[in-house]
Amino acid sequence: MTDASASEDATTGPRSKKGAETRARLLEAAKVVFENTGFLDARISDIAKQAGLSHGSFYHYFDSKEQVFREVAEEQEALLTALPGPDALDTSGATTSADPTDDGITEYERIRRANRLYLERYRANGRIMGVIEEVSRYDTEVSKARMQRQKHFADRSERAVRRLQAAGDADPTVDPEIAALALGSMVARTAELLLIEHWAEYEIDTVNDQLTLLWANALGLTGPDGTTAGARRTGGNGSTA
Amino acid sequence: MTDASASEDATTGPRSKKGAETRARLLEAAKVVFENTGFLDARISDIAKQAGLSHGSFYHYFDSKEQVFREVAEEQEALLTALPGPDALDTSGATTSADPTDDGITEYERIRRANRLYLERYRANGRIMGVIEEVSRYDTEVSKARMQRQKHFADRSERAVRRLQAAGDADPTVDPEIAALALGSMVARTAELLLIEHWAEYEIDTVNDQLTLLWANALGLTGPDGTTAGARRTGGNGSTA
Amino acid sequence: MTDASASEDATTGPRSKKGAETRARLLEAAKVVFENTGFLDARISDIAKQAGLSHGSFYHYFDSKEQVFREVAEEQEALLTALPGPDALDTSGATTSADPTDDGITEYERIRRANRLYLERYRANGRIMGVIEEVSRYDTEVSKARMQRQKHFADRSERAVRRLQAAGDADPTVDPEIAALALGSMVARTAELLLIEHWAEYEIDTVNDQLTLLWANALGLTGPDGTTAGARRTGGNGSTA
Amino acid sequence: MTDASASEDATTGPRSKKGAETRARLLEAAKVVFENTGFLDARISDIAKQAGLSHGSFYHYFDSKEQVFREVAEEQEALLTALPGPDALDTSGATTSADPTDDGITEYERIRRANRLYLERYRANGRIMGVIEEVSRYDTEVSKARMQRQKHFADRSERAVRRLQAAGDADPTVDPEIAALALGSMVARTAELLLIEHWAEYEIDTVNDQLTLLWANALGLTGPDGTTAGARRTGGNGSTA
DNA sequence: CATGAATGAGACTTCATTCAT
DNA sequence: GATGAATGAAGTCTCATTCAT
Repeated sequence: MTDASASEDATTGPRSKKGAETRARLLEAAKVVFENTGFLDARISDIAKQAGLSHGSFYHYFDSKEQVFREVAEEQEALLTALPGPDALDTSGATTSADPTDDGITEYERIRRANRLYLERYRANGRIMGVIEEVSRYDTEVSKARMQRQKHFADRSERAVRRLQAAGDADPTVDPEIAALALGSMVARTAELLLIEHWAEYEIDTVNDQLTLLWANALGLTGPDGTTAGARRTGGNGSTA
Repeated sequence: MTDASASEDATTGPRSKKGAETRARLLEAAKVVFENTGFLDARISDIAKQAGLSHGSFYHYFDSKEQVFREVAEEQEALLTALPGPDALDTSGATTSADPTDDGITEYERIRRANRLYLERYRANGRIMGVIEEVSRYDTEVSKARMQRQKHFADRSERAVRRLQAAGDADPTVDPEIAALALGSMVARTAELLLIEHWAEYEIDTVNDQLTLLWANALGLTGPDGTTAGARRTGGNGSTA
Repeated sequence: MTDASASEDATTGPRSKKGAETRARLLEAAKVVFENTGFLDARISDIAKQAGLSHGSFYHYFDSKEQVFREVAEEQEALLTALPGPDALDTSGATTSADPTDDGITEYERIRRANRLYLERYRANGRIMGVIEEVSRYDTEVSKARMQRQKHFADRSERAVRRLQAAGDADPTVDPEIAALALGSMVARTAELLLIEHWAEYEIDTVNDQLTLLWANALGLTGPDGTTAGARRTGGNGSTA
Repeated sequence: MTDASASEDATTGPRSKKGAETRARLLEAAKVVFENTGFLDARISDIAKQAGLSHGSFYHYFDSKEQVFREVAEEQEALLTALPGPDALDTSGATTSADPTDDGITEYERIRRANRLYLERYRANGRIMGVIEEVSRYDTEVSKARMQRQKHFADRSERAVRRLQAAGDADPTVDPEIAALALGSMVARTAELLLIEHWAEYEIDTVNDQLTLLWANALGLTGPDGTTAGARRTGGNGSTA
C-alpha cells in the first residue's frame, strides 16, 4: 500500500544504476514542472530540460506525459496515506497501530491528530495536490488513485464511527458511511481552500481545531473539554423540549 | 448578481433578432458539447456543428472557447445560486425573502430545505458542474465565478451561525467563518461524490437528511426531534464529566 | 470501373468550387512529389508547397500521406485500365467494344494493339507506376488496387485464350488461367525493365513486337506472317518426331 | 560470384571466433525480423533483441539497417543463383556439375529443371524475396544485386536462345536478349504471384509445367511430347502459307 | 566485446483563429 | 450574417546512431 517501489517497475524500468537515477531525476523534475505549470501547459521538453536531459531521453523511461504524471500522483497519494512515524513514508517499519501513542487518549484527540497530519501533508504538497485534482478530472487512472486515497480515509473513519456508536459515544442516528465520506470531504476541501488557495488566512492549528470540533460535534462526541456541543449552548441544553 | 442577461452584452452582442437566436443556439450547443466531451476535448467546430452552424460563424459571437465556456459557467452558477420559487431562475419575480415560507419553521428544517435545493440543482446539472470544477483549475475567470458561488453560500451560512450563536442556540466555540466554509464544502463535495460520481448509491433524501444532521450537529443545534446529538448518545449525556 | 470521380468523394469532399479546385491541385501536386521523391521521402509539406499551400491546408482534404497516395494510385490504375479511344479516360463515351476497329483483324494484331496500348500508357506514367509498385509492398489498399488492374487484364486474356483454344487456334495444353497471368506478368515486368528502368535501350515498337511474338508463340498462334513459331524453325517443323 | 563469405569481411569483420558467431547470429536475426515486419518497420532494436543482444551491440558489426539488409539480400541472391548440387547452399543432394546430367536430355527438359529449381528456391524464401523486391525500390545497392540475379539468368537464357536458333531449333525471329529478359520476368513474377501471394492455388509442378510450356512455345521449341505448339492446334497447323 | 543511456533531427498532426467571398 | 478555405504555431513521438562504462 505504502509501497513506493510499485511505481518503479512501469515499462520495465531501467537496467542500470545510472538509469534508475535518471528515472528518479525525471520523476522529480516532472513533479516540479507540474507544480509550476500545471498539467496541460507542461511540455515533455520542459521536464527533460529540468532533469538536465535531452527531450528524447524522456521516452526511455516514460511513454507519455500521462504516464509520468500518474507516477507522480501515485507517489503523492502514497505519501498522503502513509502512516505517521519517524520519516513517514520511507521507513515506517517501527509502529504497527494507526497512532503510536494511542493509549490513554480521548477520541477527540485522536481525530485531532489524524486531521492535523493530513492538513500538514496536504499543505506541504499543496501545489501538486491541486494539479492531481485537476488531472483526475480527465484521467481515469489518476481519478482512481485519488478515489483510493479517499476510500482509505473514509473506511478508517467509518469503522471509527461504528465503534463509537456501539460504545454509546456517538449519535446513533448518523449513517457511518455517509458521515465518513462527508466529514472526509469537509476536511479535504477545506484544506484546499484555506491552506492552498488561501481563501482566508488562518493558522493551520486554528483550521485544525475548528475542523476537529465540527467533526466531533457532527458525530455527537464530547469536545476537548469533555462537553458536547449541545451542552455548550447557553440558550438551553437542547435535550429537553 | 450574476445576472443571466449579462451574457447578452458581452463582446458587443448581436444586433438583430436572428443574431440573438443564433447566439443562444451556440450557447446551448456549447453546453451540450462541454457536457459530453469535457472542456479540453471540445472543439469549436463541434460546438458549431451542434448548433447547425459552420465553423467560422462561431467567431461572430464569441472570441474563444474560453469565453463561451465562461458564459456557460456563469449561467450555471446563477442557476445554482438562484432563489427558490416558482420556476426559480427564469421568472424569479415572485418572492423576495430568502425563503418564502420561513415563518414558524425550525432552524433544522430551514437548513434541510436549503441543502435539498442545492442537492437537487447540483444533481440536475451534474455533468456541467463537473466540467466547471475542471475548468476552474486552469481558468481564473471560471475559478472566480465558482468562488463567488461558494462565497454566496458561505456568507449566508456564516450569518446564520452568528445569529444562532447570539441566540444561544449554537456551539459558541465554533468559528462562524470556518464553519460556514467547511460545512458548505462538505455538502458540495458530498453532492459531487454521491450524486454525480455515484461513489455509493443513496436516495437524494437520505443524503440530504444525513448531511443536514451532520450540519446541525456540528453547530450544536437540535436535530429533527428537538434533541441534540449529545443527548442522543446512550453512553451518557456528555454534558457532565 | 473507369470512374475517376470515385476518388473525389473521400472524406466528404470539399463543399465549394474553390475547395474542389484546391483538392485537385493537391492531388496533382502529390503525384508530382511522389514521382520525384518516392513515397517514403515525400513529406506532407512538400506536397502542400508544391500545391502552393500551407502544410496545414493539406489536412482539409486528406487525412494522411497514405490516403492521398491511394487516390493518386487509383487514378493511375483507372488510367491504365481505361478503354482506348479519343482522350481515353476522360471522355470514353464513344466506343463500346474493347477495341473500336476489331473487325477483320487477326488475333495477332489484336494482341499487338492491346500490348502497345499498355506499353505506351505504362511508359507515359512510368515514374508513378514504379512508386505504386513500391507502395503496394506495404500498403494493402494500394496492393489491392494493383491486384485489380492485374486481374482486369488477366481475365480478359484468359477469356481470349479459351476462345482461341475452343476454335482450335491455340495450344490446347496451355492452362488459360496460368497463361493469362504469366503472359501478363511478362509484359508488365518487361515494360518496367525496358521502358522505365532502361535495362537496355529498345524502341517501344521493337519491345512490343517481340513481346507480342512471344505471347503469340506461347499460345501456339500464328505470327504476323501467318506462320507458327515451329514452322519458322529451319531445323525441322517440330510437328513430326 | 556473390560468395556468401563476402559478408564476412565487410566493415572490417570481427576478429575473434565469438565475434564471428555473434555477427552470424545478427545476420540470421535480421533475416527473421525483415521477413516478419518488412524493411521499414524493422527496428535495429528488434534485430538485436532477436539475436539476444543489446541494442548498441548491433553497431559493432553493421553500420546501418541498410547495410545489414544488403548482406541478407546478397545472401539470398547467391542462394537463388547458386548452381544446383549437393548442398548447393543448403539442400538438394543429387548433382554436382553446372548442369550435371545434361547429356541426352531434351532442351525442354533442361528448361523445366532450371525453372523448377528457381521456383523451389523462390518459394522456400518467399517472404524475404518479397522484402528484397520492396527494398530494391529505394535502395540502389539492393536493386543492383537484384539486377545481377536477373542478369545472371537472362544471360544464361540469352546464350541458350542463340544456340538454339543457330541450331535451327528455335524461332529465328525472336530477339534473344528481349526474349531472355521477358521470359525470365515471366517466371519470376509468376512465382511471386502464385507461390507467395497465392493469387490462385496451384501445385508447384503444375505451375512449372505450364511456365515451361509457355517458355518453350514462345521460343518455338518442341514440347514435352516432341511436338510444337503450332502442331498441337486442331484448327490447322499454321505452318503453311 | 557488450551494454544501455543519451542524443536530436525530423515529420506528423491538430485546431484555434483569420479572412475573402 | 454565414461560410468554409487557409494558416501556422506548437508539441508529440520515433528511432537510428553515438559513446561512456
